[in-house]
Amino acid sequence: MPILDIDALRTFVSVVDQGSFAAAAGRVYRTQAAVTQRIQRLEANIGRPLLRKVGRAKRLTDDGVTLLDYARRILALHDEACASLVGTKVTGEIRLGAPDDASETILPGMLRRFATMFPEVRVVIHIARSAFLMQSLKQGEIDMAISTRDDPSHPRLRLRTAPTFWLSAAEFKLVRNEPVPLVMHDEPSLFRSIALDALEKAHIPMRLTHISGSLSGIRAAVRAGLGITARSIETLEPTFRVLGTADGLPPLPDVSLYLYLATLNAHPTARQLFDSLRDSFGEPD
DNA sequence: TGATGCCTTTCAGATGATAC
DNA sequence: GTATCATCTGAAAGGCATCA
Repeated sequence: MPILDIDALRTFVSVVDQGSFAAAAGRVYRTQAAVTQRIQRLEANIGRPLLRKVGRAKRLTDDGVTLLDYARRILALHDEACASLVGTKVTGEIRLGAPDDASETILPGMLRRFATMFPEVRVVIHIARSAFLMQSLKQGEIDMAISTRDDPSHPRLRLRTAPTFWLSAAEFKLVRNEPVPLVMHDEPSLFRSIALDALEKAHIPMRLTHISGSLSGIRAAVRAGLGITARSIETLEPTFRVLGTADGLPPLPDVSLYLYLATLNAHPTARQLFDSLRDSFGEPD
């Protein structure tokens, strides 16, 4: 049975997260050649390919997808163990902002991680849209924010990058040659911009049938079969389905989720927490 | 279509850890 | 102290995408 090396797993996860060996090399403080060799050794150790070439890019094989899930959990547990042994005691209260989508997906895992690493820190959670969270962050109203906004002016670390999908109710059918009915957030909204931009570039007519200020409102309208929306895969429900090019819709770009630290009035506890997370996630970008 | 740049892979040599 | 092994770096070569 192969024994998985922590450094090799971290390199593997970095390659997947960064999308290239060169970028991953910077994350793991090794040269590009060393990253190639680590991945090759990992694949040789397991006896199966984890990545396959698609042009210049890399794609995960089925085994790669399986290992990635385990690798993330192994690394998280490893980092928690290290933090616990190092024993840096962090106390206090931090105000953490998160968008609707993240509150149901990435946030629970992050809160669990916070609680394990820093059991004495009290977290006050603010749920709001990414754009509004960034405003609150700028004004020092919250200490940290999970956001899809790309704002390099604040210290940040990338939590993950995920594809964006067209989603509709299972029974919903797009009518060819008629404007695509859209269910979207009101402005400002990254997913709205992405969707409208993609449709415009593809010269596909559309109409905004329902606009909501909340994710639950969008879900309700999509569930009712009133239109389609563009969101990350976490928004997918059992009663939804994913639409794509076969339905005449253009592909959508990936969206990154960042954790930001306020530059104004950030509580020292938040800074400690952010630094600890940065150490376990890698350098901010 | 060729030039260019970026990225990955391969190779040779260096270095450090371990076993004897 | 020496041999062996694992892993690293840096250089070179080749593949692929982009652009004029």
